[in-house]
Amino acid sequence: MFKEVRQRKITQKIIDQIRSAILEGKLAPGDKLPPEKELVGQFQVSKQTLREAMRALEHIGLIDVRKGVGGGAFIIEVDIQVTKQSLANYLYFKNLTIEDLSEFRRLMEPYAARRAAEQISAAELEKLKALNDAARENLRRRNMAAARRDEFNFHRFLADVTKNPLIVLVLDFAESLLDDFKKLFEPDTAFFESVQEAHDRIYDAVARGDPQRAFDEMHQHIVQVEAQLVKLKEGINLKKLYAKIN
Amino acid sequence: MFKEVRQRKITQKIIDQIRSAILEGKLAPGDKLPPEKELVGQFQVSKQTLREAMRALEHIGLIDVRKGVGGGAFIIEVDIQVTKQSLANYLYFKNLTIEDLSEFRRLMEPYAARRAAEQISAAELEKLKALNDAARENLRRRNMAAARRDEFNFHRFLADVTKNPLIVLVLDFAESLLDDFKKLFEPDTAFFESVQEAHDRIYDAVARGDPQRAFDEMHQHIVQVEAQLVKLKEGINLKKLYAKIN
DNA sequence: TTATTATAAATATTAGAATAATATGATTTT
DNA sequence: AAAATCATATTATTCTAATATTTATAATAA
Repeated sequence: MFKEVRQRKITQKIIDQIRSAILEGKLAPGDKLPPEKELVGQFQVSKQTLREAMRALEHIGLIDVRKGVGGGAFIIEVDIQVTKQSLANYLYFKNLTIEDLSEFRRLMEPYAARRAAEQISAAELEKLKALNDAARENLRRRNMAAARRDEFNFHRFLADVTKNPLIVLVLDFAESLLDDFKKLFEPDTAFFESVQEAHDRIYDAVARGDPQRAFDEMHQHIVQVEAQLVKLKEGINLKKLYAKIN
Repeated sequence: MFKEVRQRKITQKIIDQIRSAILEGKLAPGDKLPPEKELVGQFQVSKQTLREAMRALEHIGLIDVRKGVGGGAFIIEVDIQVTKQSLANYLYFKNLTIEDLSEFRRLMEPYAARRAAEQISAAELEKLKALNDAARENLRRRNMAAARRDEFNFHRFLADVTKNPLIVLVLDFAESLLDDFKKLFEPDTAFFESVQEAHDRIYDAVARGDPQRAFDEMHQHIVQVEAQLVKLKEGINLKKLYAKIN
């Protein structure tokens, strides 16, 4: 019935003011906030209090603070890494399983592949081919770390093609988790080879502009990867992965 | 080729240590960190530095700091609200459109509805019915704020039924944005009535255990809502919404 | 029993000084 | 002239010390 009246901390009020200024467009990436000394004067708070606010804003991802001449607090676009870490922090407590992750991928990725087959540009297709070729080459050289990264980028690039920032974000996150899982449990070479074959088939479907096949190949790919990963480490939840995500 | 050697700030090192301790399970929700004075001693840093770290951790959502006797810094589960705000901060700079949001919903929600029709429990179905009945009643009374909230909860609850934390999170986020959009542009009563009819059909399909119909009804519902919202405010991007999300 | 007051335990806030890093301009060396 | 070095001003970073505020609980009074 009534609103709580507990007074907010000064730090919080400063953070809110600056965040609002950004979200309302009054501050944009590249803009520099006044130096500490002035901010202390403008907000009429102590240095400690101000610095707590700035530090929080920095970790929220909205500002970048640099020392020295020409330094200061600069408004920046929130980095995807910061956002993914936030998602990881949240999901850590939710006991996400590899099956949950895979279910999510089954929802998103075949769709992304279909859209790519429908609408990918010539330049984008070239880039996709380059990514897939690089993966094959790294696999041939048994450079597993590089191959893993290439696989990640292959999926990630298909998401980019949708041009939908929300899809890009969550798919990037899902792929990151999967990548961390692989890093931790190190599937054998056969696994990576079957992935490469699947990627080749997906690429082929996209290149030929066959949406249905792209969709189906991707779906099958994800189901297969899930089966292999589950076999690798049955029923595990992903908790221990989160510590690795930086 | 080389790693950067710029030394990390002390604040950051403290944050990393505590976050790692949490993600490695050494600290769990409910645990209390030692008081400031002691932490200052343990980390061998000044109070200012320590407080910056604690403030950042608080905004990351990993601790809750309370004053007074029995107060201190408590480890907590990251709240979904914190996570959604982080998503909002990120997407603010990406110019997400209502079409992007709707595309995402088309991907997720029909699937959630289908799964609900397949596996919803008797107790859950009862709850879903209660939610939908409440919405209808609030709409009849022309209590639009309540009706909006009920609609949100209807979708949100279908997500819950999947028991997939990742699906729950992103769907909650998408619905929140949509809700904010409605709050801002205030669709007319006819809109809410058509939503209610769609929800009734979806509920019916779920209650009868008809997955395909649940899927189709939900899909049609989302497409229809998108069309009406786009008409309401053509081509708008969602930037101005983010400031509203707390 | 209820309301008030006192007390102790924490964080919150302030103030000021010392330290460290950084970009830039000045100077020296090659 | 070019490159390397040095000096300097600027700015954030860290530290020390003290006061203020909030909160839960215990003690007291009505």
